Amino acid sequence: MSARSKPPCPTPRPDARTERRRRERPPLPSRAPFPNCSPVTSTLPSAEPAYLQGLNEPQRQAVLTTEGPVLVLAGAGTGKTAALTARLAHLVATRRAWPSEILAVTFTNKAAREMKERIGRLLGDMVEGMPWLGTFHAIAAKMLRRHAELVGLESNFTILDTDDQLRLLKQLIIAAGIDEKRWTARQLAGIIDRWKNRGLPPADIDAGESETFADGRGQELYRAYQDRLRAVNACDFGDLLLHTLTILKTHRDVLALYQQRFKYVLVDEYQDTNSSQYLWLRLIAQERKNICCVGDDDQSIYSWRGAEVANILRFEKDFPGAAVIRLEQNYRSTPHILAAASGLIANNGGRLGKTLWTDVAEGEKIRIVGVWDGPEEARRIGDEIEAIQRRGGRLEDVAILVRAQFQTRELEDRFIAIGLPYRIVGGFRFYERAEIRDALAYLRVIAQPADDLAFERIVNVPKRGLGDKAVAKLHMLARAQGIPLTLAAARILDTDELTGAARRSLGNLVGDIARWRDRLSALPHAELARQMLDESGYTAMLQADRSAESAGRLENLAELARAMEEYETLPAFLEHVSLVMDNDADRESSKVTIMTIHAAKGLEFDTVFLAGWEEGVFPSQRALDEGGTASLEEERRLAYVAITRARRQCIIFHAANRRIYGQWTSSIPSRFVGELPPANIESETTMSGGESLWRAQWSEQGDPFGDIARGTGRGPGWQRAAVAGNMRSQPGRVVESRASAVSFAAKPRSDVSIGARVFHSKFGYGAVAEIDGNKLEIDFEHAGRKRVLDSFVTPA
DNA sequence: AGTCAACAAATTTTT
DNA sequence: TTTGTTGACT
Repeated sequence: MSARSKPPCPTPRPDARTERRRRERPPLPSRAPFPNCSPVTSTLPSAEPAYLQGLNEPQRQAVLTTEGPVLVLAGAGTGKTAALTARLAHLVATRRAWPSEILAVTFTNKAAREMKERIGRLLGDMVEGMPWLGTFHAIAAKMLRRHAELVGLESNFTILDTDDQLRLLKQLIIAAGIDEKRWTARQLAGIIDRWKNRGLPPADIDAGESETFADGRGQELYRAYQDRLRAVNACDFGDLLLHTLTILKTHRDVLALYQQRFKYVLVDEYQDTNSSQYLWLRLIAQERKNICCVGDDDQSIYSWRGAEVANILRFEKDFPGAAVIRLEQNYRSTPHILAAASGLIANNGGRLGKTLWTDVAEGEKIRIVGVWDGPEEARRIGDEIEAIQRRGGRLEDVAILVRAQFQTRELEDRFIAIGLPYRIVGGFRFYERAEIRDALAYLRVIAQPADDLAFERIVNVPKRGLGDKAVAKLHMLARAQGIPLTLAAARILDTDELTGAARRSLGNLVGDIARWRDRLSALPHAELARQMLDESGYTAMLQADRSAESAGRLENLAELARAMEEYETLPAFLEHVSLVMDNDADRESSKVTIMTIHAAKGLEFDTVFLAGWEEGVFPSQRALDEGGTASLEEERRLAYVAITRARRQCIIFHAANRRIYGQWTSSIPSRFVGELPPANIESETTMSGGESLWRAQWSEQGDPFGDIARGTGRGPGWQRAAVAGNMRSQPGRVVESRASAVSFAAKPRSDVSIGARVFHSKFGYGAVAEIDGNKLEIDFEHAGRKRVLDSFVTPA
């Protein structure tokens, strides 16, 4: 618990948690009696149950208002999770429901895990008996496995990820004779996903909707896709919800079953629910109406993923008589930070409205720093962080938040150069890496005979000389006989379709698969996985690969096998992988965190740097060009989320020039900067000459880069933004910068050349692969290829 | 069948 | 700028 916050700090410090995530354990056959906390209405009336201690009044209401619909509007940092957990504990402790009679849904595994941990602390081992606490998808999958046959699936269906999904869609597009460059699989995936988010099965797609893809063939392809999924006994993420919804709608008995079972329903992050989740919840809750939704309309940042803010806005209409409880006391940030965030978000319309307050001491104003260009921004942030370190601050309490991933590169370059430990959150997850997905495909092939997609993935990995031609033949046979590819592979060997090398290696593969399937029952599956990787030649393939990454890949595979050991069965492991994929990023060592604002939701840091607050970057160009007010407001909510991550200090940067996709572009400060209340901010600029000159940079005449930026293929949006730029305020006080900031190109040094062996204090020894001015590309013996500044290496 | 060069595209991404 | 994908070539 943070020592800084006022007494009851209900929000944990996620970044401080270093304990390793608990793996799932086999459920305890615990017939343990009731928890070790006393019910509210106990024989000792004065003894307040532990779970209520330290909660403020509205939080208590959120816990104690158990009957009927409840909407809890929980602003950023107001102790939402504490209240939610206490509510669960209360329901159980007062015997209103058994743990198994409560449905509690979250969006992320992280949230689910956190809730499990916290409730475990309150209730002891009873959590093992909370089978229905989980993400929407995990719970839907669980229900679906019980009733799979009602939608034409078997209960051991595979859950496809985006990769498989795209490959399948691409096949279908080509099969339909559609130009797959004009109409890409990615687009179609997006459209289908949106339909599924809205709860629409193929039959419900009307002509207008269908029009969105390939001149009206959207519906046809959607249907073909669903048929194909069913044929390979698979689901995508959207299906988990959509199928469950279909079952609940068409089978009254099943619906009644769940309506009976779930005496209480609890929903976290309600502002992020999409229509199909909403319909699903409404069906289940409509009988007893004991539904409690917790959310914050100001933190709705996933509408592009189908989330409907409208769901939270109309809660009171859907559930008449709903109690609305506002959590407004903030335990996280200083008044300046809160006021700035509130002032900003006030520019949005259609809000439910909240007034966050805090009783912590004043603190510092938000600083707005204007710099010349991206590299200078990175340099300044690096300097500031080093200053924090010198003051005794800890790196894990610092985060740099960006709008988009591409902004991380400059920061990374700089941090490497000055040797500042950092960690980038997001990007590739463990289970999305190619080698892991390959290994999983091998496992799927043996565990799920109908999984054609897995077979296709591994049939020629490692290279076996089984190319498109051979696979096409397999497909033909499989389609003709209506059998899975693995079976078709076995049968085709009885024919003369394949000859020579192809025939031989397919024969080997078929033999291997049969052998592996046999061993499945005899061997621990982790051991089997290791054998498969060896015998298939996959390990050998990586060993032969001398690129910088291959060693890491082999390690990843070893880690995968190790992870498997923690699961009872192979299917259990595969389920975990598809639904609970998360990366155990190393939180151990002290590092600053670089991540997108989206990824930062729900986290908090002492000091937060917000980089790239420029029109076109944040708000993003896309949001400006399309989507109108709605998407601009979403960007603003994003800005709100960003600011409210900060506990003590928030520093916002904007640069006058930035290189985007290799093009230098001049930019003006984000409109969001101008929307911050002047009283809560302090502006400074590193441009010599002060604000007037700074402002001159925004106009085309004064912009030395103007001619470069002009007509370089940036969309009209850039010019529009430049004209419409409404830096409407004279922000607070202007502090002249002491250091001149304009960057001059450093002279490249002459004592290193390509091929030279050099030493870097962080990455060790390596060979220079490329020289770009004063930047070097170096193949390090252990760290792989990195870009570093030449001044940080010494000839070895 | 596999490799290399030319070419386009390029937010955010809880599951 | 980088990344991934495609199409021609060996």
